[in-house]
Amino acid sequence: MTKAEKTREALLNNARALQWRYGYSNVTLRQIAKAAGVDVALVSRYFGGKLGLFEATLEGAFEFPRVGGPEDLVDLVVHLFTSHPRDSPEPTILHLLLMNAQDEEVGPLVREAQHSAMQTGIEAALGDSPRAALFMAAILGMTVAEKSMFLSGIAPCESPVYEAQLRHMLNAAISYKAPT
Amino acid sequence: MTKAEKTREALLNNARALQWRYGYSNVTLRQIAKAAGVDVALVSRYFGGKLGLFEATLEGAFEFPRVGGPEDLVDLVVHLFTSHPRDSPEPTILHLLLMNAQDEEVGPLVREAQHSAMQTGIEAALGDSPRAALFMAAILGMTVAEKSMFLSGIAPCESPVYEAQLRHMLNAAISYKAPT
DNA sequence: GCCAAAAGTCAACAATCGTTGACAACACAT
DNA sequence: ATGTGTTGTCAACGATTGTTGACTTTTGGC
Repeated sequence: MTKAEKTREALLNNARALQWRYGYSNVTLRQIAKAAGVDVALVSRYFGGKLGLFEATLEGAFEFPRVGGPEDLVDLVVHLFTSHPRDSPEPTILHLLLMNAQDEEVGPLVREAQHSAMQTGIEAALGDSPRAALFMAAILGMTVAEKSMFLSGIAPCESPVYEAQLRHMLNAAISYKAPT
Repeated sequence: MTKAEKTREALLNNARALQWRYGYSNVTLRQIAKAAGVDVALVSRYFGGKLGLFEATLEGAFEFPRVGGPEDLVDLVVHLFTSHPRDSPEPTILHLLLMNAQDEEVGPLVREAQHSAMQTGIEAALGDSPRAALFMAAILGMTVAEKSMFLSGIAPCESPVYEAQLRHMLNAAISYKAPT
């Protein structure tokens, strides 16, 4: 790995860690560069600018493994979210969605990337578009609730409890039937 | 109403409209002042600064009407969210939560205000803390999903469908039973 | 060892941010 | 009408932002 590739990757990793978690607009290039141990000017050199760096972090971010059916999907998501240490510095796709999907500048990019990959994967597993939408809503709701309020020191909840709740809501989304 | 009170209220209303919807950090005082038809300097005069203005918008934001039981609570929330025109410029508490609950500067304020009012109201209606948490998660998830992705032109969904989905998820939250 | 290309460093830029203080315009009681 | 306190206006401030260009250092083939 050449030296340039190494700094490119360092910038990319720290950009993911910071921009995803705290939101594109809330993180400065100087923060990212300092975290990566690299000069600020190199961002513009390697990625063309702040927006280019963010777009680079989106590359392949929403790859979703193929699963057999609804049950596998629930297991996968539950495992994906409970296996991740709560205080891990590594950000997840959910951070990306929660903190950037509503941003006026990068929001469209994020939503497009998410839709073209993750949601179509879920749709394939559930075979139903409304249910896939509900499924995503359940994931997002549990995550934002956990991350931003219930687990921010106000009302901590233990991991097994959270897993049961998450599974409950995911199953509820799957079992949804459109009113006739 | 004196002239000062009028400009104070103009600033307050536009601050609510902008800061709640787009996030505290993403809105400048000059935007708010221009929208209110008022000079920027008056923000510091009347509210002491940007943070003071935001705190003022939080005053009584989370007042939650008392309801009899779980069924009333579901009806109230459904009505609250479906009666509001989708493209209304007026921001809701959900905008406030979604866009500011994770902010590093005002996040703690928002979560504290929400917890001390809304969540305790829900807890009183549901009589159970985990269920109240799930209920809030359902609301947040449906809202973020609707607002940020499914209804942002990617996958529009009609209002009656959304109402049925929302009701389904709220009932799922209520019917949660902790595993023994 | 030499030299061109690559990689990194540094200072400065224009723009924008929140905030401040001096000043002008106004309202209103005396 | 006069003077006082309220309200609004304006310009400027220091700080921070993303970005750029000139410069120095390092790398690697000849």
